[in-house]
Amino acid sequence: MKLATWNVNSLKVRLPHVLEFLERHKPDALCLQEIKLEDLNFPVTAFNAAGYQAVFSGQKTYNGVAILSSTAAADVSLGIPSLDDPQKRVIAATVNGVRVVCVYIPNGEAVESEKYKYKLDWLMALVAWLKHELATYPKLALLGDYNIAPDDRDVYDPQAWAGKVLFSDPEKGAFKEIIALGLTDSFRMFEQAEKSYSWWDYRMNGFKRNLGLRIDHILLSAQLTTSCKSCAIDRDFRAKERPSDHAPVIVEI
DNA sequence: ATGGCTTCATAGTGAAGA
Repeated sequence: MKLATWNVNSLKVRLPHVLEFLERHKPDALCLQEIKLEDLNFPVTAFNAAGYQAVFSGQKTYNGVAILSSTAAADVSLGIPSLDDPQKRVIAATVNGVRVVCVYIPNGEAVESEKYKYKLDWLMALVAWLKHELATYPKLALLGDYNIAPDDRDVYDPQAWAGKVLFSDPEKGAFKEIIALGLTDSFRMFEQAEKSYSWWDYRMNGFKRNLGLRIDHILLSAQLTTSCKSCAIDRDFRAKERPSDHAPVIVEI
């Protein structure tokens, strides 16, 4: 079974890339973040024509998440139940017996900002909710844009990024709390090229110079790690014309 | 360089991303 995640930075703009991704990788499920569409504008027919069904939770201009799947998604849930959040950042569904949880974790802007506080509060609510989800669904995958680079290896210049948003200790601490629930970073289960990242700034030729961060992750519960075969980032989609600033991550379980 | 790009909402600029 193949699962994938991709922050597309506008599904309207990136639809051709997403369709190409589905054709190339044929994932059983693809989690999307930052679709930036209201639900009535979601391109359902385009995905149906490609052999995929879709469940989604969108809003105008910002945020928005979706799960595309080749078989029907069951028991769909939106948001974190304990959190009253108008921002559409979470959708979960069961696909082929696997609980697929798609998250767009807040960016945080800067450690001094109100948005950083929102991010940390949001992460605490996520951890509490995931604890329950794991008890209900032992076969669980948490996929998405975490907006956290968990380790020095995940940052092109860890000294320059020390203490900065996306790489601050409280954020890394929250990531470790998620791991402590019994999840494993599937990317690090396997040998990977040095300087592997999932996001590169549009500015300053970030991608060409490989000035990136690994902030998009696929974490797996114990029941899924035992059978996990591979995890990879597909940089080709970041190299295209008019790309998302994120590359997709794909896991085989 | 609170710069640098890209997208969206909007009709000239501003917010937000990471």
